[in-house]
Amino acid sequence: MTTRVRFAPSPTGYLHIGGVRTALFNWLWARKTGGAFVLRIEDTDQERSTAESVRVILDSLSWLGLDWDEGPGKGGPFGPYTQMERLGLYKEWAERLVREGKAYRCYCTKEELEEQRALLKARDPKATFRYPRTCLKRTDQPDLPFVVRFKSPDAGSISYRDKVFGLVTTPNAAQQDFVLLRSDGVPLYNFGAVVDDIQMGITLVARGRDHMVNTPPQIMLYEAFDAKIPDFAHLPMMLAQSGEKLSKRHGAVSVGEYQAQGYSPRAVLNYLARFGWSHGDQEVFSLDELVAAFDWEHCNKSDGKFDAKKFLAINHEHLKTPRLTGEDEYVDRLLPFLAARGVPGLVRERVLHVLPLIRERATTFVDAADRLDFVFRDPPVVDPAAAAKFLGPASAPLLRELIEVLRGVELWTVQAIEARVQAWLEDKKLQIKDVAQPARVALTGRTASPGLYEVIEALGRDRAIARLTSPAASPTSP
RNA sequence: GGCCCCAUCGUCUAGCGGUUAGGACACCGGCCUCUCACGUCGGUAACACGGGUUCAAUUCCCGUUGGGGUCGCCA
Repeated sequence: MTTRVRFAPSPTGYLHIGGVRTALFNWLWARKTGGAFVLRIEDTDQERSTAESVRVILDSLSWLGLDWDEGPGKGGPFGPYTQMERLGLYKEWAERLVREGKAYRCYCTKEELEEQRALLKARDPKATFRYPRTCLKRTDQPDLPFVVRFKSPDAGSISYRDKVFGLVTTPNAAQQDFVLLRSDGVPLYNFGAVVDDIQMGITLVARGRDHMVNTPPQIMLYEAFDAKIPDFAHLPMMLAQSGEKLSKRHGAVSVGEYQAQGYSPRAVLNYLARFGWSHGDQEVFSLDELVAAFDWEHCNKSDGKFDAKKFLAINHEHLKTPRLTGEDEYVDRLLPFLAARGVPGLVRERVLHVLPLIRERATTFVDAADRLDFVFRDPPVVDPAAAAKFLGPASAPLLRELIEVLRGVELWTVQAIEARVQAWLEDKKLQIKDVAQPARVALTGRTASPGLYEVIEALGRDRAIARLTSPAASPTSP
């Protein structure tokens, strides 16, 4: 049987980084096994679901490269892939359970139950409210709104062999007669997910550990439908450094934010893959390597804490390694960031030419754009503190001489420039460190930049000389 | 509180009875050096605790402690 896995987000906001990991592990498994990766939108919470959020999720997954074989915008043999478009199916399947005596109609109102719950909580705050089965023995069928409840067993237990946690056993007494269908006919999570997973032929359900508690009732449903129970794999939680659930107040948690911060999609996947899974000592992976190496055996059971520094380091690694990010792709991704900061005169060829200057330095595309800004912006943005420190009167004569040296360079290459400058320094009994910082500030506006000769070459003779000219002519007085 | 789950450096992790407990990020030094990086060399740093099992436990079992998940007509 071929593998069929799914990612089933609810469109109630941005795509959370933890959700991406769930999607990734499913995707990796599908790609590794040659199976199908199904995307299903679980929008049955009409209060919170939005079309905008669906769009964001689709965009984010596309950006990441987690392409789905079946799902929204793609279709497939088991569609539609949006739950609110499948209501007829849930109703039909719920009715079947009622007919078979495995579920029943419950006419208790939400308000009544909330009152009972509140009453219990008032008496014992830690007590667990369980539906008292008021409607279980009811034989009449009043013309009132009703929900459909599952008749869960009182005795026995459910066991399943989790792909990462091993054998998990839960007593059935822990379950209550949970609701399958709301009074408006919209399914609740456990029911909708199981009906869809059965109908869509899902063979393995991989999701966050926070869903582990849903597995026993879901297995009961598979049994009630006499359906084949899929494999389950639960992934440990991603927590904030504080140990709390990772949320907005711990920094960026949506993929969109990392995209905006200039992360490489594959670096995001790389970091996420190594969170809760390992492959010996290997830290850096291409997508192909990930697909080839991924397995459930090396998934970890314990929760982890998100480490923004390591994430950045992984991104840096991806940006500076040609094997992981090709030159063309780098420029494609970088260009929008340069444009966004209003860098003038952007020409793809020129960006390509100066890319080596910052390739090993930039940790994100935003950082890369910042480091390359001076190349394109004439005059460059000058840091006043840097100018005050290095462009004093003492440096003016040196810069004037440097201009002359540059005029004398014949072939405009890094090597030729360096050779001429070195010869001049030797002749004048000077050292490069005597001129490097003043020249750097004049050329780039900053005290930190790529190598001096590379910078000069990249600017071109005319622009380099122009930038050296004004501080050489009118030095700022101390 | 009930039910479920977890436990190796600060963090992500390797380890699947016998290791000087390894790697990565972070941190601290040295080297390289025109700045910033990169690179490189080295350093600090972990098996939660208590019982078993065993010739031998980080590794297997039990308990304690600690942490997390979940108890909705949310997903």
